[in-house]
Amino acid sequence: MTVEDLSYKDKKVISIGIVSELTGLSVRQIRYYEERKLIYPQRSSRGTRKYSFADVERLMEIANKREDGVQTAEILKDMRKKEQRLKNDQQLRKKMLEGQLNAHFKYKNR
Amino acid sequence: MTVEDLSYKDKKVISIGIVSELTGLSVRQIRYYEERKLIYPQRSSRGTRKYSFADVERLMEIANKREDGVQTAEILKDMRKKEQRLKNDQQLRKKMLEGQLNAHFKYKNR
DNA sequence: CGTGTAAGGAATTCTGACACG
DNA sequence: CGTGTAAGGAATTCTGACACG
Repeated sequence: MTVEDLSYKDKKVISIGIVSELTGLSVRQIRYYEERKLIYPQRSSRGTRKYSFADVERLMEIANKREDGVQTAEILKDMRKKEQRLKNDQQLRKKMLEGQLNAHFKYKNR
Repeated sequence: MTVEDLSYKDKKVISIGIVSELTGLSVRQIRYYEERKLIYPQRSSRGTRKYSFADVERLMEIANKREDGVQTAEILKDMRKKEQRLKNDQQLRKKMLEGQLNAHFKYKNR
C-alpha cells in the first residue's frame, strides 16, 4: 500500500447520504454515533459532514456491535482500549529497535 | 496494494461539489467534460453524479491539458491511444507468458 | 438509551437554454 | 469550442425538539 492509497482511505469526501447507503444505517443513527464520540466526520465549508472510507468501516463495526445489543458507551470503551493496545505495541516495537541500535553501536565503536 | 485499496480508488462515492473543490474545476466544467466523453461518473438512485478518486485524478490531468490549450477532442484521442497502448502491452505480456509455458511443457513431457 | 419524525431554512444538484465568441 | 449564468424544481443537509420507552 503506497502513501497515496492511504490517503484514499482516510480522505474525508463522502456525504452522509452516501455513507447511509454504504452502511445501511440511517442518517439519524450516523449523527447520533457522532454525538456519542464514536465517529469524527470533518465539516465542509458550509457545515455538511464528510466521511472517509475508514469512517465507513468503523461505522459498520459499530452497526455489528449494536446489533449484538452492545451500548454506545460500551463500544466507546472498547475502541479506546483497542487504541491503547495499539499505542503500547508501537512503543514496545520502538524500544526493541532502540535496543538493537544500541547493541550495534557498542560493538562498532569500541 | 490490496484488492480493498483498489476498491477505494475506483469506488464512486464523491459528489460533484466535492470533486469541484478537489480539482479546482467548476461543476459546469466537470459536467461538460462528461458530455465530451472524457469522464464517466456513476448515477445515484435519484440521478446525482458520483465520482471516484480515479475520476478526480483523471480530471486533474484534463485540467492540466486544458491549461496548455489542448482541446477536449484532442484529449479524448490521447486518452484512447493511451488505453490502446495499455491493452497491447497486456496482450504482449500474455503472449510471452504463453510462450514460456509452452517451452516448459515441451521439455517436461517429451 | 437509541431512533423516528415533522419543521424551517439553507445549500446542492439536475436539465435545457441563452450568451459570448 | 468551452464556460458562465439565471430558471425552476427536486432532493439533501443541518439543528433543536418532541415522542416513545
